[in-house]
Amino acid sequence: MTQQAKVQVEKLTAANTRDKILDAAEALIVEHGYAGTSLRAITQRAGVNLAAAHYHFGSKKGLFSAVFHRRIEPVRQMRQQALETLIDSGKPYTVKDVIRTFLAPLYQVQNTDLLDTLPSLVGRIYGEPESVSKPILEAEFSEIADRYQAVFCGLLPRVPAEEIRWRFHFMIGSMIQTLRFQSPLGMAVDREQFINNLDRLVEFTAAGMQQLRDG
Amino acid sequence: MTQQAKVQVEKLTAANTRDKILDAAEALIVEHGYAGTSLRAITQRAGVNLAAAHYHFGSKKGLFSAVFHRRIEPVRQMRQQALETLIDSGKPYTVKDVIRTFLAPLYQVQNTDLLDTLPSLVGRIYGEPESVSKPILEAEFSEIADRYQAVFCGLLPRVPAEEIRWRFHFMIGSMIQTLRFQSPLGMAVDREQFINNLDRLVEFTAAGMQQLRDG
DNA sequence: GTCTATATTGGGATAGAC
DNA sequence: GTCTATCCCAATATAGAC
Repeated sequence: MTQQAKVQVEKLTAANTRDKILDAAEALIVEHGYAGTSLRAITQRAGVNLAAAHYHFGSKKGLFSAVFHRRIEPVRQMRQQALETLIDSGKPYTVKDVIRTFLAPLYQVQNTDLLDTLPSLVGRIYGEPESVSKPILEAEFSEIADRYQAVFCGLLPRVPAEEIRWRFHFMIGSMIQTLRFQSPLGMAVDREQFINNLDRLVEFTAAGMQQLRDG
Repeated sequence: MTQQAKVQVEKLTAANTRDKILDAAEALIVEHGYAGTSLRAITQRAGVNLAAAHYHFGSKKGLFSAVFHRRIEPVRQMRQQALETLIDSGKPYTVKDVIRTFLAPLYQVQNTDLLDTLPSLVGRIYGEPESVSKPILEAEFSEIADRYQAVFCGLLPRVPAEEIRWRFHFMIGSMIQTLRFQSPLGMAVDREQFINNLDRLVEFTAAGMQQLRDG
C-alpha cells in the first residue's frame, strides 16, 4: 500500500482521535491561518475534547507542525524520487523537466479532498509570520531546495549561483500564488483546469529560469 | 510638497496620536500578521491609550485597513502615472517597460524606514486569510490590476486574455516572494542589493510574460 | 486515552469622567 | 480627544477523576 493510498484511507475514515484533530486543524488553518485558529475551534470541529489536543500534540505549535508534516513529507519524497530518477536515467534533461519534477507532485494527488487542501496548505505556510513559518520550512523544505538549486546550477553553468538562487525564489513565489489562488476556500477545483495551470506555471517559470538576456 | 515627502515627515515626527497608532500597528502587523497582533500591543508600543484606537479607527479591522491604505495609495498613484505617461508618450514600449512601471514604485521609496516596511507590508497582505485580505486587495488593487492586464493584452495580441491573467498572477507571486524575503524583520536592507533585485525580478517576469513556446 | 473542571491570561469593545 | 475602569468573552494550558 503506498503512502498516498494510506493517506486517502485516513482522510476518509479518520478513525482515531489523533487523525480527527489533524483533519479539523488542517481545514481551519487553511481558512484562517495559525493565529486565527484556536484549539477550541479545532477540537469542536473534530468532535473531541479540548484536552485531547494537548495530550496528543503537546501544544498548539506541536499540532501545527504535525499538520504540515503529514502532508508535505509525501510531496518531498515524490520530488526527490522523480528528480533522482530523471538524473540517473542517463538521458539528457532540460530545465523544464527539472521544474516539472518539482511542481507536479503538488498536482498529482489522487484524493479529491487532498486536491483541495494540500495546495492551500502549502500556500498558507508561506504566508505565516516568520516565527511560525521558519521552523516548518527549514525542517520540511530546505534540504530539497538546496538539491534543486545545485541541479539548476549544473544545467545553467553560465549563470552565477546567486542568480540561480533568486530565480528559484521567484519560481517558488509564482507557485505559491497559484496554489493560494486556484483553490480558494470551499471552491471545488475542476481537475482539468487544475492540470492546465500546472502547464502554464511550468512554462512561465521555465522561461524565467533559463532566460537569455535579449535587451 | 509631494505626498511622498509628507509621508516622510509623518514617519519621522508622528506628532499626533492617530499617526502613532498607525506606525505601531504597521510595525507589528509586518512582524506578526493581523490575527497575531492585538490592539493592546499596538497601543502599548505607540504609548497611547487603548481606547484611543477605537476612537480613531472604530475597530481592529478599521485600523488594519487604514494601515494599508496609507502606504499603498501612493504606490497606486505612482503606478498609474508612470503607466499613462509611458503610453501617452507616443513612442513604442515593451512588455519590460510596462512591468517596470508596475514594480519600480515599490523600490523607489526615499525614506529608509519605508524601504523596510512598505515591501514587507505588501508581502504580508497577500499572506493573510481571505477574510482579511480580500476587502483590502479589492479596494486598493483590483482597478489598477485590470488596467495592467488590458495593456498586456494590447502588447501581446496573440496571447488569450485568460492566459494573460494567469501570467499576471505568476508575476504578482514572484513579486510577493521577493518582497517578503528580501526585507526580513529588523534586517537593514542594502539599497544597492535591493535595486539589483528589482532588475532580476523584471527580467524574470518579463521572460515569463512574453514567453514563446519553444518546446 | 479521554473526560470535566478550572487556572490564568489576554482579547476586543464600551461607558462615562475629564 | 484622551483617560480609567470594566464588561464579557475567548485563549492556552493543566490538574485530576475515570
